[in-house]
Amino acid sequence: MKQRIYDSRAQQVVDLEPREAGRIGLYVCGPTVQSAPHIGHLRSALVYDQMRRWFTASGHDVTLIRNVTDIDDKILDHARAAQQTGSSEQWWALAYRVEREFTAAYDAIGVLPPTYEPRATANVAEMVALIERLVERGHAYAATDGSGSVYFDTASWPEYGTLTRQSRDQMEDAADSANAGGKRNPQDFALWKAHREHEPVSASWESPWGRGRPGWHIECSAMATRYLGEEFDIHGGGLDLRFPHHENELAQSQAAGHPFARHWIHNGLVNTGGQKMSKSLGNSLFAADLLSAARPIVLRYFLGSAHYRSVLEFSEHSLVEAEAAFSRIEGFLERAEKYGESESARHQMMEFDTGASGGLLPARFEALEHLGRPAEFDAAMYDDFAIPQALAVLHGAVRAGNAAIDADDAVEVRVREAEVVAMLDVLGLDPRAQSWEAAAGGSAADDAAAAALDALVQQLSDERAEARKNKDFALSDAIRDRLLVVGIALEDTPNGTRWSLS
RNA sequence: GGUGGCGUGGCCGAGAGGCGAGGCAGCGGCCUGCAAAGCCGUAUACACGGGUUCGAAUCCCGUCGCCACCUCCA
Repeated sequence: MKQRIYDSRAQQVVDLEPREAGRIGLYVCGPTVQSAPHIGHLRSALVYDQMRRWFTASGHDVTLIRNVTDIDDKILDHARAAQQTGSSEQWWALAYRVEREFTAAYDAIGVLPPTYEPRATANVAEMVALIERLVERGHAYAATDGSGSVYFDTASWPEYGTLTRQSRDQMEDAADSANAGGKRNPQDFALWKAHREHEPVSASWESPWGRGRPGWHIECSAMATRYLGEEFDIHGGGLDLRFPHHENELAQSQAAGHPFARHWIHNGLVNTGGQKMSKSLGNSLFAADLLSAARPIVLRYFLGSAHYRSVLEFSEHSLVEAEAAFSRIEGFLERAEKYGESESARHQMMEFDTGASGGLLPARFEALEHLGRPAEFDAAMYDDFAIPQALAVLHGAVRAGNAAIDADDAVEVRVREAEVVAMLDVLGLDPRAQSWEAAAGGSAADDAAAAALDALVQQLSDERAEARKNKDFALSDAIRDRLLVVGIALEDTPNGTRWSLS
């Protein structure tokens, strides 16, 4: 089956045609590390993590590059503002500190590290080379006021605006047109920004045009080309980056003679109260707050549950609902595991488990010969990463699995359990995966405490079992209620009583 | 002024001409000593008005409402 993907430039779903069969080069715009990560950053990183995991699962060798913008106006502004109120933190220290916050947040929700994570400050030489090339080819010029800045000459590139279908003469002027001198046209954008007196010297590099620092867009052109080549498969980023960032990237890369990205993709933003979440609106949802409001795996489930191109609406109920939905999946895995240990299940599976060394298995075991993802799940993923539909398949398998447990059908349970685990694995949502267990923070002391608690609850549970056996329901219910008050729930199942923190 | 998107049942959220995705919440039932969990069942849903069609949530035209981008943005 061919991978279908919505190409934002073509504005339609197209066949993904990798440059090289079986390999995919994916460049994603990472964050500007100026302040704490928020829900939008998490969603964006997660979307590309899901794609990367799917590409890998569907047999591709993926190179995922996600940059870190660690030099920019905002970083310098924030550091300077903090210094004025007594901070000694330099801009580069601030950027690195925030970068680590991002990494921690990504790790928390199971976003795998990209293949490589280049920093802008480590690629200035490549950017300067690219700018020189643009100047040589007549698509960039040094500022006419002699400041030492360099601009891209949009008038020299007739295709400027094709990514977002805009014409230059209809565009509003660049915000910095008023105070950025020496531009030929207001739409021209900075490739290189001359060093200014009030900025630290450490935030500037030597260049043919004097000391300065790179403009925002040039870094992605330089880094994508350095790590993925002059032409690569997919370029992604947040929908709000389409213009100007990606438009400018495309223009400067192609004007430099590079084919650049074959496909452009953009993930939807996160709204709250029907509005885009953003710092200027004061409705920011920070990663740290979300992670303290929900289990990381539940946050991942929530953020990944809508289609990547849709607006994702966040409300105070979102995480509660996600917890309920995801618990259902986890609950099935737990039930299936317990059921698998039951006498009936073991008996049913004995013939299969003891070997079938003769090669001739009864027909009822046939389904066990090819465990894995349902075809409908894969079909959904091939169709522009239709995760909501993939999740419907997942929930269907959970329901069928639960029904099989109720029907005491051990073969069907094992088939469904394998399906669920295989699908969760692709989605990065397998609760038994080591990454989540590690994130849950299992120190030796915690393990000991858990063991002690288990022993205590087990004693009470045994007392209750005794009371139930004697039909002393007043006592048995009292024991259950007392435990519930301290947050421990008891559930009676055909295979005994289970307890969990509620 | 330009560009793009959205409006689906109480809520979230898919679908894109023909059997009502899925989840959460609700209701009824099964199971259970009672619960919980699970299972089964359960809804005059597609902003409005026209049109095309045997058939429209889906295509076309119009209207209303909402959102995003137009050089800080994930």
